[in-house]
Amino acid sequence: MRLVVARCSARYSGRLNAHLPLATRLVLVKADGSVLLHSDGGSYKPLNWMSPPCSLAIGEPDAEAVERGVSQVWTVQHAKSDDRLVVEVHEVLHDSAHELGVDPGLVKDGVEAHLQELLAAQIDLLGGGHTLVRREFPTAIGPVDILARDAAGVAVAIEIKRRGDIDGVEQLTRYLELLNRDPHLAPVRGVFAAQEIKPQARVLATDRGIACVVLDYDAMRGVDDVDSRLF
Amino acid sequence: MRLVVARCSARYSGRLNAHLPLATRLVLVKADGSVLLHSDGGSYKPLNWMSPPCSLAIGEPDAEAVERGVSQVWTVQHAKSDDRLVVEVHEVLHDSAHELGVDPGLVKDGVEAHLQELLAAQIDLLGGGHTLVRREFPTAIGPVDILARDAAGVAVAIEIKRRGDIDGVEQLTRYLELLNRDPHLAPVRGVFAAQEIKPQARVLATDRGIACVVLDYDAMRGVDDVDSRLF
DNA sequence: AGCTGTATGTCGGGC
DNA sequence: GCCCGACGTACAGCT
Repeated sequence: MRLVVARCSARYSGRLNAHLPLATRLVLVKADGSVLLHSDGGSYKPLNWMSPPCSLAIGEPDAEAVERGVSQVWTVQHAKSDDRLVVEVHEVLHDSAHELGVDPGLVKDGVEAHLQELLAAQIDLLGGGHTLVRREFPTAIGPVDILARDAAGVAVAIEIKRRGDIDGVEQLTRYLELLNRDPHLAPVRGVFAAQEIKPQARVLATDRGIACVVLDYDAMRGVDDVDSRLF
Repeated sequence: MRLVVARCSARYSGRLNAHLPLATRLVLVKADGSVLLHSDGGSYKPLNWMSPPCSLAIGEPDAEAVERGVSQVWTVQHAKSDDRLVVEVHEVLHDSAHELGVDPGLVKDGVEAHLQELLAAQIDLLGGGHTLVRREFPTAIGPVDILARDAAGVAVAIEIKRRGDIDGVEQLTRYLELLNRDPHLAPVRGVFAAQEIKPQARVLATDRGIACVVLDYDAMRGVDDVDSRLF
């Protein structure tokens, strides 16, 4: 990783065209050739960047650029697309390189995928006698989180969210419409399951005959595996 | 802006809980107190971070942490929520500070608004004889991008996206439902126009009788203005 | 301030 | 590799 603090301007062309006026910024060059231009504020998103795979070439400015005070031209070219970032470096204020090695990466806890696993394993939380058909049950417009059957054998489509919002109800509604056209499945009931269900989402779901189930993540995890979880 | 390269581990708790094992990383502290942990690969997104407004406090490790080799504990606390990032610094390999000043920010060019202008000006791309009624045609739930009439005088509501996704089809569907209640307009046809239309969105649109049109931005721009474009 | 739609989104998982 | 949905989405524009 190379850290350069420099007065520079930049131009990006690719999915859009954009331009950064001259100012002092951090230019971060990662081991894979990717480049990030950071200002001293804002969010974690750089002002401009090039994602890997890409290659960095450092060259001399032409006469016109020299006239404008440019000392180096950094061209970062994406390997597959024609995305390109050109940085005109005027003055370098800091330049250091560091060996970081491979990063083990972030370990997350408590996401939707895990909720889905847990509910699939404890499908009778929906009521006694429920059986799992499959997770990620495919439809023409995308997979339903869980398809199950209740004690009476009626198909149940389940949409799982960490936070149950109106979007999730809309999503489930689309799935139900499609699934109910399949004579092997119809009629299909809908269940909207989330750790927390927003009042508006509950109203909409109820209005459409979709049941709401609030999931207790900690309780479900406790049932499923008493051990595990790194922390 | 302060740049620190250090062997460190970190823990984030807030909307989720996450943990970074010990490794060598860049710790970037911005002037507003925000902190970014970057590895030497990946994209522009940090492994972990804290967005402003937040405050950084550097403290001593407790006895147990010293035992594990921790030399400093950096606690970054979000000002409004209870989001918190705790970095345990084991060894500092580089530490430098830099004055960057205010950044003028990125200047963009060429987004959805421009597509809308172009299609309004070239409305016959939808078929000969189409005429523009108006852009941003108002409805109770928001403006339709374009309202037009075809050669036969039938009203056509057009939703424009750069990338045509299912959400866009839903949006247009809501508009069509409302517009079709207006006896002066009904029946209203729907057209979903985008530079790229996802297969699932196309399936849903077609199923609802909405036509799909793929827009060639470069060709449309070429027709509309041979000159212009700042760069 | 809350809501909505966009994003050079990025990221991870299934097929 | 494509396609799709989640994300600590972030962010800008508008009501």
